[in-house]
Amino acid sequence: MSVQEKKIKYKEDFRSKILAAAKKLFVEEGIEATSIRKIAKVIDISPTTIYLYYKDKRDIVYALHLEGCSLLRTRMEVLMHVDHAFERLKAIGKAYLSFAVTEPGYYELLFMMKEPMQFLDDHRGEDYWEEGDRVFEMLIETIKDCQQEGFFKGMDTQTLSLQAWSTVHGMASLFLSGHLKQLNNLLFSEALEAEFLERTFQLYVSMLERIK
Amino acid sequence: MSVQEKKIKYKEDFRSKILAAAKKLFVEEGIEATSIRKIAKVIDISPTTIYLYYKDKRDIVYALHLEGCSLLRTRMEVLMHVDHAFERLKAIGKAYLSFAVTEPGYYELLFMMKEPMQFLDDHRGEDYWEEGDRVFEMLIETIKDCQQEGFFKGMDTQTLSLQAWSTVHGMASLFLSGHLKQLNNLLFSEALEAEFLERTFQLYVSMLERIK
DNA sequence: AAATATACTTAACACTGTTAATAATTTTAA
DNA sequence: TTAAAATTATTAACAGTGTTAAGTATATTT
Repeated sequence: MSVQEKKIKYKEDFRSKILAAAKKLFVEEGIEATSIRKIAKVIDISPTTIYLYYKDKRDIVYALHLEGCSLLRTRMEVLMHVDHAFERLKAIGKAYLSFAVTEPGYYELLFMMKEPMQFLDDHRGEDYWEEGDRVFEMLIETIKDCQQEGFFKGMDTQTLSLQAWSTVHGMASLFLSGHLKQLNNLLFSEALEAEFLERTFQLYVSMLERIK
Repeated sequence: MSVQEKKIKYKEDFRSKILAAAKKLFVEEGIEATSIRKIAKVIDISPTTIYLYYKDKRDIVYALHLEGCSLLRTRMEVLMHVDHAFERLKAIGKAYLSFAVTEPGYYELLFMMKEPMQFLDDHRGEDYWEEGDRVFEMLIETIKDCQQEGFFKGMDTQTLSLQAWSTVHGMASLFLSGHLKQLNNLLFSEALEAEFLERTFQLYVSMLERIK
């Protein structure tokens, strides 16, 4: 390994070190509480050093966004082996909601925050939402397969994909933002939020089944 | 009017003055760019004076949240006079999405931000999400009426209401967060975001019609 | 060994929300 | 009417934020 290669590798190490520290902080203390200065303190460097490896804070946030994306994609990819398309669709929906519940920080980073999308807007052309698109493509493919199995006849595949995503995202985001909790006063109070998620998802599945 | 009454009125005036300034700022420059100091500058007072009328920033944010709530409620209430229940349901959905598009700042304040819900959490007991519940109740009532017209047989009213809300909220929030925009690369690029909203909504309506 | 480039740090700027201390004003009581 | 008390608003300050410019070591190249 040449000296130059070593330098590049070291630089990459530093980048991932910063990213790891940022991830640790935002998972443990939330995304709001994660500051450049705190990240620097974790790995014991000066706050300004971070700017040698990341352009600005949004750059770090976007890097974490990508990490979360590939984590979700990994979870989704294993489900693509489910033979029966409609079963696969259900599994994808469940996994998506499960991701939101078990990885709330990542979910916010992926689908609720504006910053990562704005970052992409600013870097339009050179970069696009590849990771996100890949996940969405799996949904499109699955719904296409469902249609070949006889489901959703005469419906536009992409529009239905968007509709399905909207539904589960709506559930997940209302849950994470705390709005579902506040509705507990209105709805019968015995049920927990997680049950609401489950019930609403099941109802949606039964709706999809009916329009076979 | 007694002296004391005058004082109370003056105090209320001041509160609404601060609120108006906050609203003006967050509508024009976005919610992120609205700081206590900027609000103070608009009405030409010291930043600390604001703390004499509002406990903290979240208090102001919550006050704006309530304003937005009642604005949405007003828009919804006029639709309650639509006779045919399913037509009313469609009208509510359209109005909801239209609210998100025409009042993005308010929509974020109402359904995307955590702060107002956290504020309610902290003031649990004394206060609850009355304004929000009222809007949701209209949806529940409408779906109940739909069921009496023969729609959605055998489905739980509240769960279906939550499902419907999730769907339109999912669409609205993905639109406002900029995620829909990024998908344009994947989906055919001619269509605009607003068209996607419209198409997805129409598809959802047709789904609901099918499960009559 | 001197010049140059790299890596990192300190100091500083312009912000943020918020509190304590202080000054000005108005209201109440003697 | 005047002195005391309460109200109202202000300035100064604290602790934090993202970020940039200037300075300082260290390492590399000439």
